[in-house]
Amino acid sequence: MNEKPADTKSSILSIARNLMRQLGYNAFSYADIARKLDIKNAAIHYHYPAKADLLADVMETYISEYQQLGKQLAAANLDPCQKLQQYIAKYSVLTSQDSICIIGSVASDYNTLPESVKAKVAQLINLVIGMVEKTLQEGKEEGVFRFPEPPRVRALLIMTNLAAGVQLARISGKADFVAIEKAIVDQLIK
Amino acid sequence: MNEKPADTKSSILSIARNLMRQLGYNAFSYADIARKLDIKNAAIHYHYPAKADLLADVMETYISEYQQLGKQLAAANLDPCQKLQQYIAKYSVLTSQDSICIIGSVASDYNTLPESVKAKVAQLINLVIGMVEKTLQEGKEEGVFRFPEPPRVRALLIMTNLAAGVQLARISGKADFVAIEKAIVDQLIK
DNA sequence: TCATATGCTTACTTATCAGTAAGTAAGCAA
DNA sequence: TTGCTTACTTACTGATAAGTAAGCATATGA
Repeated sequence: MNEKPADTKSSILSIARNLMRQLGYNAFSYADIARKLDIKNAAIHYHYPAKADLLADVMETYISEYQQLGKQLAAANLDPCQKLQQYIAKYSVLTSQDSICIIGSVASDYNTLPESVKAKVAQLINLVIGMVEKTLQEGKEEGVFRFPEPPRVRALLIMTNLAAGVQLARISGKADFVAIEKAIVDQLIK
Repeated sequence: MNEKPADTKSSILSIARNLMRQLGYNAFSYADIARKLDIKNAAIHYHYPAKADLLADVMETYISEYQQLGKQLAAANLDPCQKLQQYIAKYSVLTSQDSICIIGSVASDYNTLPESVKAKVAQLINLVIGMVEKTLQEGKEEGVFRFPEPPRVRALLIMTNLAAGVQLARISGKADFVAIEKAIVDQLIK
């Protein structure tokens, strides 16, 4: 049991997610995916007629993933600090995978993305900003967090630290990311 | 007077700089540059045989630009706050140019860069980290800045705020960047 | 004035890209 | 068993990528 169904379409999607974060939108091709799955290029076009369709689906998986994380965090009654740690943890794993976060990936390729995808990018970003903002707000009200800016601005500060932090970590090493990670929390609870 | 020499090689370099920040390494081609200068593709290969050579030269212009900024800031006896503002200003202009910073551009494309260029990327990043760190250190010693982390870590926090801030600004608008910019300074001098 | 170097253009190659058209094997549904 | 669908493969297309080789005009300098 626990066998991977190895459904082709979801395998394509999963590989595309990884390639997006490792190489970026303009640096991976259908051939890369086909090679890994040992299928033909055209098989991918069967599931995703255009590359824009594939990217749109990738974005949608991230949107629902973050929506799920939101509900999950709301259900489990974690304190705001633990919630933030869960969010930070998602970035921490990236540094071990030679990857950057999806938001950073699409943001730096933004001018080259198909128009149909740009809206989904904005949707994902607003979703994540909202989540972080809400957690910060909660923490402030409970007296766990202390910060002078509006929660949204502090959310932007933290998100930019993490997004560019993983980009930096690929070059200068994981230690820099760990230091950033620690400083984010220390700033909030001091 | 003040006529642009319109030297082809430096025009190529200048256009490549802009395309790198607007589109990224994998999304611009020699054809894009040739079109803008109304010359042929092969003319660019005459000056830069391989795309890696062009990118290497782009990186070197940024390295010497930041070295010059460093000397300039050291010569003019500005206070640390003004020095930091000058650095931040370099990012602020990017938001009006549909561009991200060169460091963010090469960082997110890092896995796809030619090996010969990766070293120069690291060199540029270390140079900028060092500059910001030094300014923060000065400010702390003079009592202008107040922050608990080691100066290098605070430099990383500020740089990541700015690098990802301009990436974000392309999507969610300049206002978010302005808020980040303000928060960076407020955090330091409060 | 002849030779050589510079800065291109013309004309190409090879490789890869996204995408398509046609065909097929296997399965399911009536 | 017939007809239709799913999930592909084979075999392309046209466009574009980086890169090259050879030629040619202009300027420079001996």
